[in-house]
Amino acid sequence: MGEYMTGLKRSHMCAEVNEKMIGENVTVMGWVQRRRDLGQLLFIALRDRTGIVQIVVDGNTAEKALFEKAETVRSEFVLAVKGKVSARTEQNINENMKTGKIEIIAEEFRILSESEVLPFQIEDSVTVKDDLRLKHRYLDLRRPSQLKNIMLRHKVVQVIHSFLDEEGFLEIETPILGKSTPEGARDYLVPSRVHPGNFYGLPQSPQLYKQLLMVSGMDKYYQIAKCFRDEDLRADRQPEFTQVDMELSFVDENDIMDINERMMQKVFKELLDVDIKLPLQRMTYKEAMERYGSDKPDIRFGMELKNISDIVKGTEFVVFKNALENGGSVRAINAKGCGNFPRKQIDSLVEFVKTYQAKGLAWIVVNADGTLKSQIAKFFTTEKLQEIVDAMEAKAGDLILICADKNKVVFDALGALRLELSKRLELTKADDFAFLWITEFPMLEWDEEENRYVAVHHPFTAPMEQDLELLEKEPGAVRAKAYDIVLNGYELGGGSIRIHRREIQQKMFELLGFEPEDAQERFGFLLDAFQYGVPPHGGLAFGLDRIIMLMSGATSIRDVIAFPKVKDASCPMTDAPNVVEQKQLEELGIAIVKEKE
RNA sequence: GGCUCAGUAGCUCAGUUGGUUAGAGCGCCGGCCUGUCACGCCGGAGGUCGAGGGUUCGAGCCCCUUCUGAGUCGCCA
Repeated sequence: MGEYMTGLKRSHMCAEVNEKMIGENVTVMGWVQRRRDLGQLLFIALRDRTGIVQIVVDGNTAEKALFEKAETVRSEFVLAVKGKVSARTEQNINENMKTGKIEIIAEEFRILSESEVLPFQIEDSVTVKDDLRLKHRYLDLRRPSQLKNIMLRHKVVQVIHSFLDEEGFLEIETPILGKSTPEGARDYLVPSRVHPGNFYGLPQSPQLYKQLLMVSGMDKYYQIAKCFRDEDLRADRQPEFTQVDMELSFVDENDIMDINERMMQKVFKELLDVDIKLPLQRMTYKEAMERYGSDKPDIRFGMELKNISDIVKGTEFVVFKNALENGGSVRAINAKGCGNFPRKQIDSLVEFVKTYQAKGLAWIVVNADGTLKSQIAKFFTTEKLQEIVDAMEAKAGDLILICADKNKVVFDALGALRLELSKRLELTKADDFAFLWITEFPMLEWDEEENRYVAVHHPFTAPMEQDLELLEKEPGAVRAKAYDIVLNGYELGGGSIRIHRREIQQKMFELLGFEPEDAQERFGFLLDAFQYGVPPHGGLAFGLDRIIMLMSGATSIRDVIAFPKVKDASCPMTDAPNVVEQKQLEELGIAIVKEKE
């Protein structure tokens, strides 16, 4: 049971009340963070999204009814308090509070809403399990850290809007109910009632629409776009997520990278006061793989991969020999100063790389006296081992970790191992931001399962002109005009120059194994549009959630999304997805097939 | 689907080699307190040790099954 606020009007947010208002009357409204009851003197910390202000109710001077009402207050009650702003005496100033020099002496006091005892306390110092937090996400969002993330997100979006407006972009909305074009990630499907048996697909990105907008002559488009992918979740992946999506006409890769890095520079400067030096470092895909074993390298620390295939070529160790004979490689990283790792810890690294299909890990420890210790020592001469150590620039106390396999496995395993070591050794700081562009991605990748080439980026990405002739004879070697922006080991965004010529687009569909009718069926509207004058164009899409996650120091994008979903893509708060009524299904012409036990 | 970790009071956790009545901090309830600010002091309530089965004289602890959550691999054009 609560009182009405009739006759009261909020004059200030809680933390807006300051020393300049001393002597004035203010009205604040908010939640009870804490009540401190000293008998005949009550302190109430009142909170809203701006912060906390202290309310004082003095038993000696306040009306009896007011005091008695104030005594019944409990945590998270919602109050309206009218009172006089008063200076705190010197010894009562709280330096840790924005409003610590003042307090409000309550003169009118209403309980607008009472509260049950909460399932968890609204404090950042109390860690709460994810599922409980998300079941009561509306309470979780009251916690300062979560609130801070949501406010940061708002501000980042505002800066992006104003930046892109200044750069001449138009914000244009594209449909959520679109055409399902199964290629890449699974689509979420929405059944059509009017067309029983037909489905809309929710967009994985507004890709095709934004290209069509370029055909329309919109020139520069952007959208803060909700996107949907029906794939398994991760800490940095949600089934619905937000992209800052853009497309520009009459531009090349440099134009797009330029505009985006300036946008990031502005966002980081205005919101974190962090200076990002431009232009950002650029690295080809090939170099990133060779040096970091990853196309989204964290370059804040070293421990780079080195190819030691040539050194171990011709030696008898069968693991290395097999890898090299099968077209693979032998590569290593130098874990500086890890020579003192106990055997158990090294073993755990070996187990770690096995999750990436590596069969194992060879290691060499450089002892303090310069002698070497290795589980594969018996297969090598001392000179050979020393040659590896020299190549890795290893010093006393270092640990060399070697992986031999197909290139993909070696890169995956050592790339991940590098990150794992940085985590264990705490080599990076969350507030150190290392951006870079990865360029010259391969156009196509051979898919063993489907037995055909698939697009690394998407089928509309333009090949590099100097590689055009390779399209026929060596499709796997063709590089694309595609680029990713990477921050601290996360792919923040990616884009490309698109194919704007119909015949090359058709050629690409052919390479991807689409029959002409098939391509027409799926993407006919795009091919049709491409008959009528297409400007050269390209674009990029940022993962907004990931940007906010990294800016806020959060470890999961769940912490920067107001109502996120959990690992199995359900929502613990609303219990979505749910079973629907039979009548709804009948209208849609849908029958549910029960899974066989 | 695989692997790893976790599940003990409302919350966060401890719980020794399998041994008496399962503990702590915070929160909650009651009492006292006029300068607190993570107020303090006194008292109190609160437990299907995720669930089921087994071993044992005896299980929070050991074994099996299972559920839930997280991370990760696969997957994510």
